[in-house]
Amino acid sequence: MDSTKETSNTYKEDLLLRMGLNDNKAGMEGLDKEKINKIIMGATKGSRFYGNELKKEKQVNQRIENMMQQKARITSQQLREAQLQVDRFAMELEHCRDLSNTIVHVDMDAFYAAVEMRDNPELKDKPIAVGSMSMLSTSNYHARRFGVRAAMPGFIAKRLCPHLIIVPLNFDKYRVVSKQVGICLAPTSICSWVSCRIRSQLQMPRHNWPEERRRYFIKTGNSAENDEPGKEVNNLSEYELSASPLLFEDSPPDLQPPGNPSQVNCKEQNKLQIPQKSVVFGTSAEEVVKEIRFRIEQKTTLTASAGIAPNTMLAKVCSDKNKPNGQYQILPSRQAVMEFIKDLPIRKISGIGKVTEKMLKALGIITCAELYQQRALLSLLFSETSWHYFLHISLGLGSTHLARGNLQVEG
DNA sequence: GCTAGAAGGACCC
DNA sequence: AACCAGGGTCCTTCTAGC
Repeated sequence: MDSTKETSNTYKEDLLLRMGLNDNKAGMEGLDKEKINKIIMGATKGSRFYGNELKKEKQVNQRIENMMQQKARITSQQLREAQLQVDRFAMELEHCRDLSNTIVHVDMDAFYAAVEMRDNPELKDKPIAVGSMSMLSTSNYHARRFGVRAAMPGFIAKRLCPHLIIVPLNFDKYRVVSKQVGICLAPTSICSWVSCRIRSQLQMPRHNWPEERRRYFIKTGNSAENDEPGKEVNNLSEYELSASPLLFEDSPPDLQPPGNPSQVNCKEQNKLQIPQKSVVFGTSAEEVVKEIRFRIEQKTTLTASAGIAPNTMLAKVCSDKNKPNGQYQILPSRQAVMEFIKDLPIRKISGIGKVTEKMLKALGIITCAELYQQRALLSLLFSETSWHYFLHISLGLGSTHLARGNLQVEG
């Protein structure tokens, strides 16, 4: 085989991985990546940015080469010892596994773009992005179909989607909405964290309110003033009912759907319900989260997605699973966690970026199960902090508590 | 050699 | 026509001073 040719081919692939479309985002499945990458590379080639990326790519390749050399020097004796040590540690971690907390990760759908679409209905059915010609902060789902996404320069986005509308950033507006969302979270949780970018995690106590406190009267119209439970809101129309995901069914997580014994999976369709004037939410975690999302939508007319899991790491991954306007729960059992983790690509985990992804890929690791299989090797090749982190991930472990203190709104 | 602090990198949104 | 963020955390590596 022509080795020069092969090197240049892998090199090209490397660059595409670094500079090409990153479709690791909701709403970007099944795109014509090849076509999109061609346009991106055509627009970026020769720029200062391109030169810099080339340099960084070489550094990463060097790191990988060093790692592979180190790997080649490892003896089977060393590996056996490492295996014992790592497994001892894994057993300790397993012993301390805490499934008693319910962590919820709430994430607004295409937040900035959604706010702009809400405030300018003309944008509703058009591909839009928020930012400038030099940099985009986010895009709506129409635009994502063209490969337009956050952190992409606007001028490249325009090449991918010539009729893309770019709306300038309006932070003051997002701050206001972000505060409103915070208010929606507060009564159902013991603490939460809300940022301007709208991502928040909450830890839930058991939700044992009486039914009256869980009853909501459907609100209509744009004004979003009346969100107190139990207060009457008028003018219910079928239109508005269908525009809003209605969340009537009360299915506690222990009532599992057949065929999927360990997980409850729900992605609501905006189905037209029999007109009713009030909604009552149940007391299961799933229901509380539906309630939170309902409150957010009533208050802001924007949708949110959420993940429910026994720790923050998993909750975050879950929140992406049924995006937009959906939620997903991993039930608090070891089996459910391991089942979820098994085929999960490590890149989906917060903290594993493109460099770590590439280094681990060089060791044949793509999924969390593979990460677990290679645990002994990883302990010999990476720092203690890193391999501990990898081991936590591969066991589906994460932080089970959030920083104390009530609502923080960051701007 | 050791350590504290600075600098730099990876990653996140 | 030209145009590829900015602010944060956490970790690793470098370096100066002992």
